[in-house]
Amino acid sequence: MPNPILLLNKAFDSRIRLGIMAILMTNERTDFNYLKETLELTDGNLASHISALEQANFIEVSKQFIGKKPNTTYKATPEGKEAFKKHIDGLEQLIRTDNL
Amino acid sequence: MPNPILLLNKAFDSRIRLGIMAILMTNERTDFNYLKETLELTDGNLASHISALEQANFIEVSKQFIGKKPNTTYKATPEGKEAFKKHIDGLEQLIRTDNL
DNA sequence: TAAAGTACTTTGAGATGCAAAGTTAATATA
DNA sequence: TATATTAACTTTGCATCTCAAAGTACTTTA
Repeated sequence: MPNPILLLNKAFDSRIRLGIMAILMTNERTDFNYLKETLELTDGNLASHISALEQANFIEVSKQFIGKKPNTTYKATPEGKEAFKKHIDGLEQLIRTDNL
Repeated sequence: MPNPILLLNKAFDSRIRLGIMAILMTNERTDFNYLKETLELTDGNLASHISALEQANFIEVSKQFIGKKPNTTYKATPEGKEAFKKHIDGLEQLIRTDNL
């Protein structure tokens, strides 16, 4: 059996980053407050995980105004979607492994 | 949508602990060296993850001698199996969530 | 007697996680 | 005009986690 750990992406070790990506896989575009409320995070904590995903080039950030209020939205990049899918595939292999 | 992060167990944030548990789900009993080689870990690193899972009461340790050599084996406890299954279910929900 | 194997524990450095507080820039309210 | 509020961070500082490498205790093999 090959090392099953290599199938998994270190960037998704965190439950929070996994949650963010899962949301961005099904919701093309999501804003800061939606993530914050859904995942029940403090501003700082969310911002830091977003920044980690951004640096990995897994999500893309857009800033705009809605009416008079600033609004920041996030979107998974093709690279991020690809990486997330691979991670999920890796998990599935890990679980289904009839290893021996 | 409820908070999807709550479906996941913090003890399984680590790829290594996930790998150990996955192996113990399909191999009733496994020893130190098998885990070490399969997961390509140093002794110390493996020992520390094992100890974390043991403290969570997710695995059980048995020490015996095979011939003249010490041999330590590990087994998932019912509690550990349950927790792992829940975690996997949580991941599945996270992924399949048609959230909105 | 020396080297090697088993299964650790310890050490120490670095990375990560987190809440809370501070920040910036804009708007809303008194 | 002064104050408050909102959005989205950034900074701080502490705690925890992760890891490799080295050390340990015991035994076996050369």
